[in-house]
Amino acid sequence: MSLVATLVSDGRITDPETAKGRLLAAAAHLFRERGYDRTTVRDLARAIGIQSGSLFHHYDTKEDILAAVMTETIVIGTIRLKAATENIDDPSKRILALIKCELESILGERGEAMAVLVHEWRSISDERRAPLLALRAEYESIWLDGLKKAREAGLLTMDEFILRRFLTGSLAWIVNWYNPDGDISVDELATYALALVIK
Amino acid sequence: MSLVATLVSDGRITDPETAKGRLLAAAAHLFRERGYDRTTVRDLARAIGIQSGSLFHHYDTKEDILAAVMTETIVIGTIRLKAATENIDDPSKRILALIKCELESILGERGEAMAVLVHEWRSISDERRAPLLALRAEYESIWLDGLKKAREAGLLTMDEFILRRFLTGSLAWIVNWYNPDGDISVDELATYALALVIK
Amino acid sequence: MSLVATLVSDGRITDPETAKGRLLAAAAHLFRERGYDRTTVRDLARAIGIQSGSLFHHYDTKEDILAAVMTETIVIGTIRLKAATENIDDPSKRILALIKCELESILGERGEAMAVLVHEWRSISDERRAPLLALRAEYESIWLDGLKKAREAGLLTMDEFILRRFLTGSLAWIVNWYNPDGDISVDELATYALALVIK
Amino acid sequence: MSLVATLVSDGRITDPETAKGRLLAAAAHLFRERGYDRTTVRDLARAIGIQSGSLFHHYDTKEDILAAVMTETIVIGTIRLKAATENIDDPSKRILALIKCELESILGERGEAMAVLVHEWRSISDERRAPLLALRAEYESIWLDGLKKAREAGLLTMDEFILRRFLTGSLAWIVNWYNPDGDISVDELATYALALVIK
DNA sequence: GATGAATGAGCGTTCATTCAT
DNA sequence: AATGAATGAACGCTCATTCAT
Repeated sequence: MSLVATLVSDGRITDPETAKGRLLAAAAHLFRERGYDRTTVRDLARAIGIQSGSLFHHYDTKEDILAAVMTETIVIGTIRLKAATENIDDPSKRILALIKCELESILGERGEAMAVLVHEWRSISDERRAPLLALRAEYESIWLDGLKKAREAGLLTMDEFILRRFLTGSLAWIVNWYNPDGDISVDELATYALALVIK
Repeated sequence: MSLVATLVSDGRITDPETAKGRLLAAAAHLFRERGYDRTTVRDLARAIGIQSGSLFHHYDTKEDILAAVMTETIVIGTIRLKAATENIDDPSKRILALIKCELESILGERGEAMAVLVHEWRSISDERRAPLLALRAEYESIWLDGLKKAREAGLLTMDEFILRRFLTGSLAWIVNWYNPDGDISVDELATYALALVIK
Repeated sequence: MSLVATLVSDGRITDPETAKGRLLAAAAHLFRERGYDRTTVRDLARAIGIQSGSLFHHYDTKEDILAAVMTETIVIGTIRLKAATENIDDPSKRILALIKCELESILGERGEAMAVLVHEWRSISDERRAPLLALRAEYESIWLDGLKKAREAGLLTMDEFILRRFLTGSLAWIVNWYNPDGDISVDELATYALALVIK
Repeated sequence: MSLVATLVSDGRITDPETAKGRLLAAAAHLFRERGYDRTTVRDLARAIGIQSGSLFHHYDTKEDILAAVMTETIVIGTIRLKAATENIDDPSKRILALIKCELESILGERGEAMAVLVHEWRSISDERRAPLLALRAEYESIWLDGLKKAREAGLLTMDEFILRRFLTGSLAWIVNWYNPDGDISVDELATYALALVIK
């Protein structure tokens, strides 16, 4: 059973084949493409072939949809990050695995949701921010752990918190310039990014 | 005469003491704080103490205000970048100067406008994008020139286009985590950033 | 089944008993009374007891409402003109029938819409003008045919295009002075108008 | 001294060479072209090369400008009508003179103002209507007198009030279809119009 | 007289949300 | 679940008018 299938059957994420799941995918796409504010509930409804009023049988508010997109994105990303690093002990290879995993999150099938997570933070109300931050902290702890081990192994000297933040920025910015059909492969991109981290 | 004062008297940027100039500062602040879409023309007007209708005496549309914020930000940034690097021949010192200059743009008095420039690109219509891109290209060429010289001097090996993009992301992301009142000074931050670039 | 009822069930005009139909009647009344420009969408909404925003559930723009009023007016007028003349062979009687029919359009239940058609032509954008002109040409061709037959029968000598235009003006102007409760009946009015045409 | 010059020196109309006079001419043009409501005071000001605020040194309100255009149009029209008919005793020739004079008003140099007079009646507030109606009545009395004499001479049978109204409509409508550069001369048009009146 | 910044009410339109069916 | 008519507050923007300079 695939990772997503497992998460679906655990009830941790929405089945992408249900109306609700298709809505989240469409929302990730539209929120990414034109922004949360410029995406109307009518756009969302049209994208999955229902009337705008019917959306509210699935989610109470438009913001709930954004929160769901964000939550599921972090949940999946975290699980993937764990899975991708749990059997890698070599610190350098582990950083590379973390980078590749984050690139996959950003550029892969669910990359749009990841971009939404980064860009639409401001559109989330204060009350809903806390649980998302908690999920994000869990995700970040995997990164920080990997960087710490690399520092302890002498692979890098910079404070890992600062380094992680530099890296977060570099990687998140990639969506603004990287062309998947261009000359640079994702693996090369990962190698370049690793070179930022490790001397 | 200060740099800004010179640009004002050249007519290249708006005098920050006029109503128009105060509007641009308020717009940078509000667009940064709550986003372009969530900032209403009534918010902008209230911020400088006029009625919403009076706004349109200064700018024809809300988008014109955004475009003006962006344009002036790049113009000032470019002038600053040129001034900060023109007498520095040592490649490493030059990169440091570029980094410090960009940090000043991001964290200094006009930092909000810089964040708007990065975040609200999507809110600019296609027609208005071209002139902004031209200005941006001029800014970037100063960076790329500095990085190229550093590469030729053997200070770095990575393709300078890719490196600049990584750096753009890292530096732009700083506004999301850096606390000017915290333990890290801007100069330290610059040193850390330089360590990303130079082996 | 009445003429209007037939057209409604054919989908050629809007059922006057639905919200949309009542809106068109109210629009004809208000556009006639105070002009298209001076009639606000809030006026239109109030006239049929809904909120202004709800108007846009039925029509996309205010101009669409004007175009619908005009279109339906010409459609009904044309059908009536055809029905009123199809069995009349005598040229003189035919002209009288045309006049009576146009007077009915101008002074009858849908007279307000007819006045709007005449007065608000300038308020229709260029793109929407063409289909209305096509409908109008169909209406006019019935008139010109009747006048041509009368000319061929020696009842009149003037070029029928010019005569029709004189008559159009005379009849359209009637709304500005005729008092239905006054001394002159509509039939007398028609007789007077016929005297303009036929020697 | 020309008719207009005389009226100017009498203070009955505004000198067309002053700013005020040029404003009235521009207003007639713009009100005719796009309608009173769609013409802004900024349009009017731009047309004579001043700022919109400066308009209000000449007229207190926009409606005052419309009223002035209308008033001067009737005043000039009435004087012209009197001048054109005073030495003509033959009833038929007199009707033709009246028609030609009205056509000159509609199609000539000041025709735009005449069209405004006809079309923008609705834009004049109730209070201002009375003096305009009085002026109009004076104009109409010249017409009715001419028609009455023609009826008494046996040239026509129709009630002259009704006939005049038919004719008003026919002549006013001409602006909507007549092409001054086309095949029909104004004199021919007058002859055709006369044929409507006189059997 | 003229300017031009400012007013403030009002405009057409949008849109998340509700709810009877 | 879904519809679609309706809501109502808010939006960007317009414009006749005012007034200090």
